Amino acid sequence: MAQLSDAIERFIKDLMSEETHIELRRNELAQHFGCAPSQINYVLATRFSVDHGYLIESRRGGGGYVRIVRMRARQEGNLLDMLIKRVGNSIDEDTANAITQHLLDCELVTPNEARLLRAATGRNALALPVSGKDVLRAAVFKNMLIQVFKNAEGGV
Amino acid sequence: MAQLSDAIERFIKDLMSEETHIELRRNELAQHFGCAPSQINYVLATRFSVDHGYLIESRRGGGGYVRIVRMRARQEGNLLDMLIKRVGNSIDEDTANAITQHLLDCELVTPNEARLLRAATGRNALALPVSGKDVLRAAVFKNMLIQVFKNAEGGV
DNA sequence: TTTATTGACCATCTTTGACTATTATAGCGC
DNA sequence: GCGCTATAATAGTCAAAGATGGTCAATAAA
Repeated sequence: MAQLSDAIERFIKDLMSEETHIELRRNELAQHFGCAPSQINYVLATRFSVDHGYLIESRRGGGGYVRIVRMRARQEGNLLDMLIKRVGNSIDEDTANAITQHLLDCELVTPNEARLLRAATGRNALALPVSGKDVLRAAVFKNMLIQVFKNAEGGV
Repeated sequence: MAQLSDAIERFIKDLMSEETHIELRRNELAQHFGCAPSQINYVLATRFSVDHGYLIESRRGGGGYVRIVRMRARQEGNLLDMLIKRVGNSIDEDTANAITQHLLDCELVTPNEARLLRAATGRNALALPVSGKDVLRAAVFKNMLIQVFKNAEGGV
């Protein structure tokens, strides 16, 4: 049931558990998992995006590599500002979920709180014409983020 | 003679007798019972709804699944039923806040979680024509309540 | 009438492959 | 050795195919 993408994600996260960054060969990794090299890109794009708190750097050609960097946890006040900007006036569900996952990974929210964030911004909650959903999600999400960080700074 | 639906219901409940949640493949199960896959959805919708104390999560695509989660103890489950009914299809902000306060008083949510509930259902979050706000708030709030009552061990 | 069943069509997530882009290195002529 | 080019060694992109599950309305059964 654990499919390829999940296995590759796990593998990478295990490698990174003690490191702030790792370097790997895309083709080697693909061979290790017996899959197409572009599969690696898919995993990086869907599970190691900036919104997830990672940076990808790479280089082609001989001696090429893919480097995965865990972004340094910023000052929390700053993080809120950045997240609010990132959310902007409109945000899709995947991006919102990525941010929520990132907050969970950083232990800035509890698993229960993460569930609430997802519940309030998921497609089921927002029963609206598609065009309006992202805008509404942004508004709801921002309000929740502010509360998350208000708490972190000890307010009420 | 017991209906197909009843047989599927029993099958699932047997699987869950020892577990707080199970995961299954919709198509596999349908094949096992020799029925249309959508039959499974029918059974889930009519016998494993929130009213029945269950929660369904699923994922499409390769490695997809349907997860059935049993919600918390009956007493609290009843409270959820009542709350869901109370919320209905439309709820104003004051009423939603009163419910949140009640959950907080009962210690069914933490202060942080209460803040998230308010943040997601407050008038700031729901930037819509007044007529639609209450309806949307009901949808969002219900999704969040369900998460609050979800069995803590019930998966992601 | 109400409940159950099915099937056609839709939405989402994953995997692959063909084609493209970039970089290093080996050979070559000078 | 120097500069140029061809080739090999990487990685990236994107669209198509594959693998699931969801929805809804028509039909059948109770």
